[in-house]
Amino acid sequence: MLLNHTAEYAFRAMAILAGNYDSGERVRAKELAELAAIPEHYISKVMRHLVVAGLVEALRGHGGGFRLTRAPERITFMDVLDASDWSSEDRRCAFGFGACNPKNPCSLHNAWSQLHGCVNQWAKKTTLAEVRSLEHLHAELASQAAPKD
Amino acid sequence: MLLNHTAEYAFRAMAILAGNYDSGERVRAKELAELAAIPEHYISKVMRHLVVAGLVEALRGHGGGFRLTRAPERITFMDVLDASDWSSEDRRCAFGFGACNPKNPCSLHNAWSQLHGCVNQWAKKTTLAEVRSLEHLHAELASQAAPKD
DNA sequence: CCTTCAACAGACATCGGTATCCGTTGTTTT
DNA sequence: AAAACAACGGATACCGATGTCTGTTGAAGG
Repeated sequence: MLLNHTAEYAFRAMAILAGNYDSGERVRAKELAELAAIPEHYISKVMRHLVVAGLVEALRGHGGGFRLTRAPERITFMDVLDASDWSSEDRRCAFGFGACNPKNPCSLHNAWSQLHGCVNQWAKKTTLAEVRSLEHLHAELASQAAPKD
Repeated sequence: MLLNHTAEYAFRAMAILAGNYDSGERVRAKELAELAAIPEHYISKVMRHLVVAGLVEALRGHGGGFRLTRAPERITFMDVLDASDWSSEDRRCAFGFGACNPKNPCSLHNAWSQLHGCVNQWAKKTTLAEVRSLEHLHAELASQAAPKD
């Protein structure tokens, strides 16, 4: 729950591309599928969304593949969610009431708003840069710690 | 996204039952389905989860129906989520890595933890009492405001 | 005791997200 | 120009969540 498969795949792919951003190299769909544990025949669908949304640049043919269009710092998780046809659906009432709004809320309105607010805040403030930094942390930890267990 | 249908139905039903708690009366599945906008033939599945989880008490036959087993203040949204076979799945790595943990995180681990933490915190601190209070607010607003638009 | 009511339980049917497949288009290399 | 490469795009298959239906069990009223 929380995120559907497609959205989760998108995040994984973006995480890989973010980690690869500095190199300037492109990553092929096949590699990406393997690295991000995405079904090989499904990844084209996932990537298409990201390309259309302008987050990822695609190039065909020899030396082709995918690459972020801008620095990881400038791509928020909200960008990725939006690309994966995620509707922030703040507007949709938990009860499906058309007339539900802050002035005339349904009984779940307040609690729902809090949840969405919390998730949206997270998605807006978190960028792919944080993902990258963790890759570094990962490497550091691996090298510094004795590979005991 | 965020919540699946079954979970959302569960919340709606609980909201109705919470609003009805003080009366001590039971609500029949059919009424509940109508009030909470749940498919009439699906609600039995939804309610069963809540009954098994001990949040709701069911009685068959004449005058039967559903009722909360305890005061709305003592039922958190997390209780409802757990009942709707929601796995808090803090443990599951975003990349599906078995070895992913705080000391050896995958590149999405930190961001993921933040999201789950935020959602879990919300679910734990929010109770059905807040739902009820809004019902009151709702009534107040309706009576106090001129029914202009 | 019999009838009625209403939750229970499980067998289906349906639908949409997920996954697979395959031919097409565009790019690079030779 | 031809061949190899890799993303694109749509058609189709699959599967689990959702929704429907029917009969059963248990409780209350007459």
